[in-house]
Amino acid sequence: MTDGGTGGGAGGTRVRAASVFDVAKAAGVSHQTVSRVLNDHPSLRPATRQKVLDAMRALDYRPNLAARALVTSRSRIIGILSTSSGEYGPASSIAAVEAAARARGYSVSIANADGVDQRSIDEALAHLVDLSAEGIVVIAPQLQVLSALTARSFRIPFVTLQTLRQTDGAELALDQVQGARLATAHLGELGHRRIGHLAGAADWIDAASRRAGFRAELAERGIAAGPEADGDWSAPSGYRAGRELIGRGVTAVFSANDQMALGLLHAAHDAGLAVPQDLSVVGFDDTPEAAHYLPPLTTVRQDFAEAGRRALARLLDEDGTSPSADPVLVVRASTAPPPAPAD
Amino acid sequence: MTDGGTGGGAGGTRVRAASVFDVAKAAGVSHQTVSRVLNDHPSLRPATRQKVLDAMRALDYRPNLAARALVTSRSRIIGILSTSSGEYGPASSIAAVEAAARARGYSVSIANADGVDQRSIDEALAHLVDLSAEGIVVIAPQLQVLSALTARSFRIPFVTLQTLRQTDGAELALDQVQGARLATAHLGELGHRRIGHLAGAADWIDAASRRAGFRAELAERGIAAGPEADGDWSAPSGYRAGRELIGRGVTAVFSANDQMALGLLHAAHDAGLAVPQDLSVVGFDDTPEAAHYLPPLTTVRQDFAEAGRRALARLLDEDGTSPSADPVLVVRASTAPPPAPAD
DNA sequence: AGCCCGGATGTGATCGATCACATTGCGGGC
DNA sequence: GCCCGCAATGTGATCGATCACATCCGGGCT
Repeated sequence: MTDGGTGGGAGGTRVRAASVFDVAKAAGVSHQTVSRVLNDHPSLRPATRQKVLDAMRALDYRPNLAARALVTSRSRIIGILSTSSGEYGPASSIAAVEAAARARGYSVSIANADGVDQRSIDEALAHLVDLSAEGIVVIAPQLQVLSALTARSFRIPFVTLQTLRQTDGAELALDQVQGARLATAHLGELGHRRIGHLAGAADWIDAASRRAGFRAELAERGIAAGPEADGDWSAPSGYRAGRELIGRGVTAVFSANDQMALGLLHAAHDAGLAVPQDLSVVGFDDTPEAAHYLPPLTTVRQDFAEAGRRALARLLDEDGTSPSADPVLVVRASTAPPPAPAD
Repeated sequence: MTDGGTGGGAGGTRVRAASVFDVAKAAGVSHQTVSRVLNDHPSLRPATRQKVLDAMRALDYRPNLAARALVTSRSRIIGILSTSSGEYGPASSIAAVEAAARARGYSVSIANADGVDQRSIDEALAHLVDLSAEGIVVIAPQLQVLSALTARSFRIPFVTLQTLRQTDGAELALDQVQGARLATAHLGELGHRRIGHLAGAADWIDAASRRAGFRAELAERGIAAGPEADGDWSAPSGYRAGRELIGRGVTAVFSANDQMALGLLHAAHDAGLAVPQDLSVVGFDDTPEAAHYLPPLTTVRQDFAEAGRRALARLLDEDGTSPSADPVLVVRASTAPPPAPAD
């Protein structure tokens, strides 16, 4: 086993780590004064504070967070509830939340619900509750997660990622809708009239938002509703659903994420269609790989890290900053006017 | 702000959650008996245990982990030290570690070192120490991380992912080397004699292992050492370094991961080279997308989730199981014999 | 019958921090 | 010269669990 040092019997008999009392004794003050130093109490003579700080350093003192949590009943733990976090988006959001949390003195504990079933979601949630997490960031939210959060007597404040505001049960993910409209509008403006949609996993809020944006934009432009096929965010599902859409004779497809768009590119290639000459493709997310697909993918950029940061800020009531960054369309080489003049 | 319920004044005056004492009173036993139920003490009359369990249910009792950690001085927290965890591999390993840890009653706290610099690594590590994590899983290990772990009087046991055994400072990542050899051997057997290597980020252990495997296999086959170019694991870096390798006239490239291989495919395309006719490419990892690259990528499969599980098992001293799964080469469409007969 | 043993349960101390409240000392206003 | 008030510090209680040890009780052995 890989192990870091034994720390055997070097030195005296001390095994336990130093406590406030040890520091107090070393500094010649009371434990309470040590506590005051820890908590930046205003009325402390600078000389006293310094003595205590020196003693802390000498003893290599580290406050025991469990003891602190016990008496303050504040765990300083932020929970992250996530599903299938192998994906690029969720993973980078998690990292951003962690960084932001740590900067504010919080720890981050994760709980992955391995399945979409209510049981595993409840278990993950229960785990965070047991930790007495002070807040929960829900990454990659599915509808079931939301119902679990709102149902039961659930006391812990939470935020869901990429979601602006909760209006009594109705989650509005405005920027997702906007992004989808942007992508669809781009295809419309290129002259496409038969535009398909490759949707994300059925019960995901983001999938619903992007689909809604797609439909709304088509409707506003007076373009007939296009065929839709359901994927599960993965490239293989994009390949499968992409074949279906291609079979239905679309000239362009808006894919709900980049991975599925990749599968779609593959399917198009296998079907003998050239992208973008025969088929235009727009993705969503702008993963780091999207610029290197063949052809490089036109997609909607989404800043997952920023979303994570904003989510945490909102959770900790540091609201009031910029409402949300507008999504941006990144035009690359996977989109072009349709092959035949639009009918 | 998205918020889950206020929990205002519904019911009595109770605000604090139920403790062992509350449960004890409700069940008509002592707090110690409640504690015994919690800890599965053998000498407990079934009837008594049941009474206590009923009381727990009635009061919706949840043990306070901070209190428990305080007295037992066991935090039941596993720390994860990671860098740039937006990548597919690290992210899926984290998820696997979390699942395995939770199944054993542990929580998982993450700490991302945002940079490669020693400071940010130390900070992340210090954070896990403050949490009094009982063990640390190092994901995506860089050399600096290892030195930080072995240096200082570091008492917390740790394991590094995809690393089999630590023999006094020398980390051996056998399966990584094996995988790289596998990939290189495949190219050699196809008849390639000018094989390049697209290496991962310089200070990563995995990058070193794969490079070592590449060189070792070439040497064993009596093939001249091929050109090597350094990337940073990302697709853009693969594009850049790939151009360089192409310029140096290789007929095949072994890329240290799939994302860089994608960049390489892109570079080859831009250079007018057909893959695999003019250039063969082998990746590493077998990300879910690799099967849908154009052409589908030949790569070395690596089970990140299994690696995460094994790492945790090792950390918790459940050693002795299967030493490690051998890496598997997945042959797809990005490799073929070299264009001209090998000289 | 008396004794001892161990199963079943209770009592008080403890972990390491903060909180609530008490105490000291010094300076200024009247 | 006295007293008030506030800055600076100390004392004891507390959070909610486990640990160490004490107690009670019934049954088998001699």
